[in-house]
Amino acid sequence: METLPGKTVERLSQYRRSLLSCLENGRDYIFSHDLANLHHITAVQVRRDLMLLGYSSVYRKGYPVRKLIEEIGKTLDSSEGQNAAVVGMGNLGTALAHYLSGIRPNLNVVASFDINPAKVGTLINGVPCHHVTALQKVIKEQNISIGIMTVPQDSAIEVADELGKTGIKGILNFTNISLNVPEGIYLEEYDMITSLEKVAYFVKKLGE
Amino acid sequence: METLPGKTVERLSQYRRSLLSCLENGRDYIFSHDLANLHHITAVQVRRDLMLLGYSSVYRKGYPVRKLIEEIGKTLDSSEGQNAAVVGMGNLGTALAHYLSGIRPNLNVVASFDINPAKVGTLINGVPCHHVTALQKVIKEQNISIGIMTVPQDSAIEVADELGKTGIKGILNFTNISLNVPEGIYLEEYDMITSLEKVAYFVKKLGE
DNA sequence: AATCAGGTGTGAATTTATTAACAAATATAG
DNA sequence: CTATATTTGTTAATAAATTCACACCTGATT
Ligand SMILES: NC(=O)c1ccc[n+]([C@@H]2O[C@H](COP(=O)([O-])OP(=O)(O)OC[C@H]3O[C@@H](n4cnc5c(N)ncnc54)[C@H](O)[C@@H]3O)[C@@H](O)[C@H]2O)c1
Ligand SMILES: NC(=O)c1ccc[n+]([C@@H]2O[C@H](COP(=O)([O-])OP(=O)(O)OC[C@H]3O[C@@H](n4cnc5c(N)ncnc54)[C@H](O)[C@@H]3O)[C@@H](O)[C@H]2O)c1
Repeated sequence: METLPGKTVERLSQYRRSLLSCLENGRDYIFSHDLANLHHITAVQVRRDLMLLGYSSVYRKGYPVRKLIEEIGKTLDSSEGQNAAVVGMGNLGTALAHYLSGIRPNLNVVASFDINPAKVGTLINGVPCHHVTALQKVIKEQNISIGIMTVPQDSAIEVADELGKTGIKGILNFTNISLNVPEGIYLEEYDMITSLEKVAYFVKKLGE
Repeated sequence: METLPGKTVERLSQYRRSLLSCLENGRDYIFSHDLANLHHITAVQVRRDLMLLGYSSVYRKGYPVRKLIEEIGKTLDSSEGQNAAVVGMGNLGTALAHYLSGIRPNLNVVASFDINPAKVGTLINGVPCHHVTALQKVIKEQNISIGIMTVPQDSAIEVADELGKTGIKGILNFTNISLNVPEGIYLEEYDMITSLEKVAYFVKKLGE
């Protein structure tokens, strides 16, 4: 299938999250406008996104939740499964390793890395922690394709370079500096300060 | 001034982050294309964003870093200062409280809330932790306009409702469920699973 | 002091994202 | 069975975001 726009991918991920919680609540069908309301968007937007999946619902009853989750999975998930590793098991890294573990059946956090001898060699929230010097080795051996960066900003560039050399395919960077990675690696960056400042800005504007 | 588009606000926040680190490195001037490279965007995008600030550089030497930081601050920051509170001092909340504290002179995390008696009444990473039952009181007293939500998802809706009643003006939601807030409150949501799944999707696509 | 090289600011064009509008489909009620 | 009320899928229209193209500015060079 064609590569979907990033925005659509984000929304599909969010739809799935909501759909999963619908299932838990025993809801079997959902209308596009209900899904839309859950995400503060329009029903047309939802339908358009689903259209890109090539999926059609049975009319009039809404979308069958279980089927739709499956359908989103076919598009978003890799059939062989994908492995991720967290680099930098500090406050954020530890929280993330815990949070992301087992969140999806075929997307797993299977390893982590740090330089702190107190952490290396231990299991943290169920994830084994290796020394960064083993980056190449572990990533190859465990077929890890995604790196999640939560190291201190001073080490960020250096660690990103090391990661780049391992043959990793994607990096999710939570470090507050913007990275440069070789061609062929997908880079996603997120800075919480930016989110906070954005809220602050619009709060300020609301009050004017 | 006109309200800027959210996208521009995000980039301005990121430019400032980079500019601050330029200053630390003793760099006094920066060209639009350098700033652009740091953020994987085009120089025109940078110039257009700065144009919206109404700011012009001295030609040919690039933008004066210090002046530009100041100028971005004039737009993004509130002159009276803004206070924020973290609700839910677990793994993520604690990490965030620490990370966000003192990051900007006039945007401070001044309080936090939890229900765990072991945490209530203590200082966590320098931030006093109150019981959620004191939400109304503390938010009013300390003039807190921004709430950062990091409670378990089961409590999210309930806590958001409580927050809504306090007269808070903005909510930054890290909970993995999408919230509904009353008119007049600015809501920003971020889900790390979405970011990870996005990376996973594009990694998968790269390999096809 | 005239020319050049390299940046900047911005209107116009383009691309991308969202919304409107509506035909087609089908459960339900009568 | 037919009419009605709803919801979907999709094309066309609109809006938002980004990039192009280029005039203009200024410090350096000859
Ligand atoms: N704490 C947060 O809530 C938060 C939020 C957003 C972004 N961040 C960013 O995440 C990063 C980490 O933040 P934190 O609060 O977890 O910091 P932290 O100091 O708690 O954790 C950093 C960890 O990285 C390890 N480390 C240091 N150098 C390393 C290296 N070269 N290779 C591997 N591991 C190394 C340290 O031993 C430590 O365990 C920072 O860049 C910060 O900007 C943090
Ligand atoms: N841990 C992560 O890295 C991470 C990442 C992204 C999103 N999240 C989201 O953040 C939230 C918290 O995650 P966590 O890992 O920090 O969980 P956690 O269990 O470590 O922390 C939750 C905290 O909230 C407190 N709490 C519970 N009910 C409360 C209430 N009604 N009012 C105030 N406080 C209450 C608990 O006592 C606890 O301290 C979850 O919704 C999760 O989806 C977590």
